Amino acid sequence: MSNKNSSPADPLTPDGLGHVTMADIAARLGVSKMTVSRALSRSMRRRSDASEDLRQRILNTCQEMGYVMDQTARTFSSKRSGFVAALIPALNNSNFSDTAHGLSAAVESEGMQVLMGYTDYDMPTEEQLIRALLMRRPEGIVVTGGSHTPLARKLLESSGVPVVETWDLLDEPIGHNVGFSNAQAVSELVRALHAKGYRRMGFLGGLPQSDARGADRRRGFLEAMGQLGLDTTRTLAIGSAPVSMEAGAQGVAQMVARWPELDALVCVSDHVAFGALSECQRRGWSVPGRLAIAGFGGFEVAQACHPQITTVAVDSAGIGQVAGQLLLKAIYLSRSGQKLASETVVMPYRIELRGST
Amino acid sequence: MSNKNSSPADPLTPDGLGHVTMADIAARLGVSKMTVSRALSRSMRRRSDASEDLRQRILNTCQEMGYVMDQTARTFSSKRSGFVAALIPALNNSNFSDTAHGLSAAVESEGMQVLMGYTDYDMPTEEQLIRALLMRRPEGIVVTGGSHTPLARKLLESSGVPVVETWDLLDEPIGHNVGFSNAQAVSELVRALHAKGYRRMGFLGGLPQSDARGADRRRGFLEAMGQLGLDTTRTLAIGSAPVSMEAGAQGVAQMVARWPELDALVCVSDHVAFGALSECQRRGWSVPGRLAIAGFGGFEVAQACHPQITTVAVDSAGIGQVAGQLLLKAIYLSRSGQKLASETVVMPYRIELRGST
DNA sequence: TAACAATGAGTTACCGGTAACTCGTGTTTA
DNA sequence: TAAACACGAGTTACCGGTAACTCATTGTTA
Repeated sequence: MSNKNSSPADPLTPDGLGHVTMADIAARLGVSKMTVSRALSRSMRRRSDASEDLRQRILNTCQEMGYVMDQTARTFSSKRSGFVAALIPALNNSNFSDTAHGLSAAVESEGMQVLMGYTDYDMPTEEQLIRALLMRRPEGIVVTGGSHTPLARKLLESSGVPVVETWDLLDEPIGHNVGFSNAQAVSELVRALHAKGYRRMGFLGGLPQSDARGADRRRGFLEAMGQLGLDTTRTLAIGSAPVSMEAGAQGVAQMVARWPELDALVCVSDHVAFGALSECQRRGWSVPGRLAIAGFGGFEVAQACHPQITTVAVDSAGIGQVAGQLLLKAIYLSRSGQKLASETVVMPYRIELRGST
Repeated sequence: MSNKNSSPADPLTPDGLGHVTMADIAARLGVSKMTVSRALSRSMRRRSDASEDLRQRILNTCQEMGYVMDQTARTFSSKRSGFVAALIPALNNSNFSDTAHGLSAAVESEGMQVLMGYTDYDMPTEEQLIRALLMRRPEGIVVTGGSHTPLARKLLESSGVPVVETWDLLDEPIGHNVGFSNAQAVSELVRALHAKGYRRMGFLGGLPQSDARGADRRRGFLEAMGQLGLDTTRTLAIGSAPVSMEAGAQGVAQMVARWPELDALVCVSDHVAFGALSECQRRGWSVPGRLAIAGFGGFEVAQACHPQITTVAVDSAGIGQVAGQLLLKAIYLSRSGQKLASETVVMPYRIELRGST
């Protein structure tokens, strides 16, 4: 189609190469391309629009001819790609998938889509990804956390599109910020455990350089322990993010071997906590009798297991939703030439004391 | 930039609106746009290329001016979007995230990206998503399973790009097929349990209409039980996909109440099995003493818990990887005008007999 | 040494939409 | 009744790259 010598009555092209274009639709109906364009995207209130009768005929013809609009051309011409980019560390063993889901839901409600990239908890990878995603001219970007390579930060700053950093509360966000203080949350958790009588607590997490949020949680643990006048030496870093359940099992074994007096274990995530819990069960230890265990994240497994694991419940999906809404607001404002001032949304979390402590 | 009256020495535009274009780079160096284009994408062996010296100067200038190539324009002009579309039911509680990861890794190794869409286990949603994704002119499409609305199937068939259906083995695939027989896998699992002496087995899954693969697994259970001459009445459908751990706990409670003689429970997924296991632990029942439990999927939780759960280990990431490689092969072939004949790749699975049985 | 291929670089046309303007017609307003 | 206006539809130009062609220069081969 859109080819001088194709038969004019050609119904639809199954070859998939010669796509039907607006010009074909227009030619078939004897109207102009522009009219077809207007009929198909009456969204924005324009000065001019196709009549309802003609619009119907155009829609029918599109259906008949199997027309699929070329978003690429539309984006190219209108400077609106219709999607936002999202960078998350990984999909597995993490609540980031919930955040991704929340974000998708939020932006899809307005007809936009999400182009996702996985950084694997690696900053250079993130930088590369940012570069690759920016080339596709997203209308907004969501990144996880506030640690980026200098160049990545510069790319985001000069991208010209709204940026949301999530899952952390940042001192100097690039644009918007949706998150909570991981350190403070763990601090509160430690205080809650202290109130229950635990004193010889330890922290089990991953290597700090691999996971900024994990490092923050560790910091919160140390701060709270220090303020409570308790011994802060019982910490172990095992494996890099995302720390597996298996690592949790190994970690707890190492820690009780080294600090037999340990009475409560705070873990960087519910997955690690579950691994630790299972290891205790394997050894026939009572939880929380012999050792109390707490996690972080409010994962399904922490609620489903027995005993249920004390955790910090986080609204992962909410983070994505709010980030998406923020982006949409910023995008709509920018379309009318305005700019949304940087917003920081502090997300709630909740200490869930359960059977494991 | 790319604006007659912008100052010629303008280093980089932080306003984000007037992006630097190839024309700006070319003008700065006194060469043609085309030369810049060639210098930046020497990938395909072309008849002509920029000299190494000039290439370096162009790259430097791009860096200096903060040039970010417009993929939209490139795609529009070259008809190569540089990404593949992937449709998966959901990210949570599923191995689809591993498949997504494997697919990403495979196609990213060749500089392509994945545009993901989530169907929420809903076929009309899938159809809409296919339509939306096709508008972005992907170079390939990966879908989960072989159940689609008639229109969705037609859209895929006439899309003109290679299609891979995953996670199932299909009689009439649209294009390529990477998967395994869910029914056969569960069948083998049932036989393995039978060999261990279990006879009064039951199946716990979700509502069949919500999950084709879950329905296949149930079918496999029924077939094997029938062939073994065993009672096939003990099946329960609870909740819609993805079935939660909590539903697993409730399900096992209902089943033992109804069929107290139940000696082994086959679950549609490891998550359901884990929920069932935890419920047994809550009741102080020995597993497998009082009731044996098996799952499906080879999830981390099934290996980390105590006792470990017997399962069917599936190479989820491998499915994505193979699908990606298949797509890449098809894409490269189609660039040289050829077409890859439909391939079916049968993925392996393994019955993992563990402590829970 | 003439014919020839390989190489580096410029030129032109175009991909498929949309913005912004224009124009004619029918309807409302002063 | 003339001027002002709303509305439907056409025209033109352009977005930022790449394909395909052209051409001059250099190196190669018979």
